[in-house]
Amino acid sequence: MLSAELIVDTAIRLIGGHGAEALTVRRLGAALGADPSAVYRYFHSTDDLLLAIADELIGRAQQGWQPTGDWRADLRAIGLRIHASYQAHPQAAILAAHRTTGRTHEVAAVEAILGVLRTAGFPDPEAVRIYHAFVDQSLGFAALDAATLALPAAAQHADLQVWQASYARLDPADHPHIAATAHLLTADMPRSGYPYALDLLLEAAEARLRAAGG
Amino acid sequence: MLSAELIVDTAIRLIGGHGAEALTVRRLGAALGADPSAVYRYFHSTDDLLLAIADELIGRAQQGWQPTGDWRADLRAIGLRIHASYQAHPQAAILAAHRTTGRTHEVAAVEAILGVLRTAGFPDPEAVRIYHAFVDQSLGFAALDAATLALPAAAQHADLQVWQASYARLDPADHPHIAATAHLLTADMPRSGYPYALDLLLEAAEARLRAAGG
DNA sequence: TGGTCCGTGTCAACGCTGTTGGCATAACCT
DNA sequence: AGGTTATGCCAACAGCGTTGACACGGACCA
Repeated sequence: MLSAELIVDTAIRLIGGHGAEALTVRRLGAALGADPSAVYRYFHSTDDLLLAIADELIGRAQQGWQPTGDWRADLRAIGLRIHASYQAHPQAAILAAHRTTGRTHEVAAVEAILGVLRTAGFPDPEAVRIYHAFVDQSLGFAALDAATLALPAAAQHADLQVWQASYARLDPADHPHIAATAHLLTADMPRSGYPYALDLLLEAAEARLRAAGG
Repeated sequence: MLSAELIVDTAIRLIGGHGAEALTVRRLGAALGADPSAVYRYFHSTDDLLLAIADELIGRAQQGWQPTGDWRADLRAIGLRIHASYQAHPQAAILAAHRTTGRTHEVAAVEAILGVLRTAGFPDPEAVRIYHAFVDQSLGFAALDAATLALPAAAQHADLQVWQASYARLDPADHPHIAATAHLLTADMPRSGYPYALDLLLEAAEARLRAAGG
């Protein structure tokens, strides 16, 4: 007996096991032990299925989260949770990170984030702008880092090697700034830039809240 | 007579003129007045072709940029240029945004950004961290917004409709914060959140520069 | 108990996709 | 003139999402 939940879980497992290109209706049907067309009894199209997968990932990120009352710590926790949830399923994140689902888990996340901002004292127009920047920053970094993780191991290694093999060996006369910071770049670039970028965003947001008289 | 340059230019024109889903080998062949398979005389695969397109776009993005001496204005201009050039060609952006190429145009951009930060007075470790956050945030938003533009027209329309059809009609009792800001959300979400997020990043960076005694 | 729905999964087919190997032709060099 | 090479065409392959007709089984009602 099939169900929407079983199909979504199977699809996520399929993507995680064999890469993003493994998600085809025919392969999904095979993994379910059913005819491929049976999927269309539960989802109008593969795009519909993709939105369900995206919402499931959002839901997993929010699981067990509780507000503490410290708006900056709360937003930081939500951001890192979203990022981590997508990092756990990189191939699925590539396909799903940029979709607006309008489904229950996404709605709950939007309500929570807006609640944190408005309770903190941000005026509504500012709260919406910061919400927008915050969410898209989280999803943007999630998709970017997920794409790196989803590369074939050889290509992923090659991308990192570029910093040591190419940037670290440039002529200081031609590229003085790169040459002066090459050792710092090779150490910093393999890590995700998201936590630092998130802190910058929250710091600027706090400055604006103070300026608004919060 | 075909050539790699002619094929790349035709492909870019095809993408820009007839929407996201227009770039198929058969349509490209038709636009060239040649058999689709002729493309494979010049590119190993469509992925190879798309990388060639991406490389062409990097060159176009950097064309004509000059530093003004105002570090914050310079970084803002670079960020907006990167974002805009990827937005102009979404399909290529999706594939290229997360790759480290180490080629000349990319190297020149890294040198320019690091130069702006170090000349402004940022200490090297801070300059590298801000460079990392700045670049990955730009590429992350570029990929995110490009992915939206690259959706089939129907899915793209559906993504926008969600804010009016779904979020604007939620019960205020269940989702008070969304209900209170629904009109602001429907106005703000269709736009890119990147310019605002960029300003927040630059604002926080300036605060850290002042704190460091710059 | 018998008849009728309806939910569920199967099956065959359509038109599309990227990609390949063989064949013709035209240009070039010796 | 003869041979080599580059270039484009043609037909075909396997795979894709999607659809409509069909078969089975349980649920409901007379």
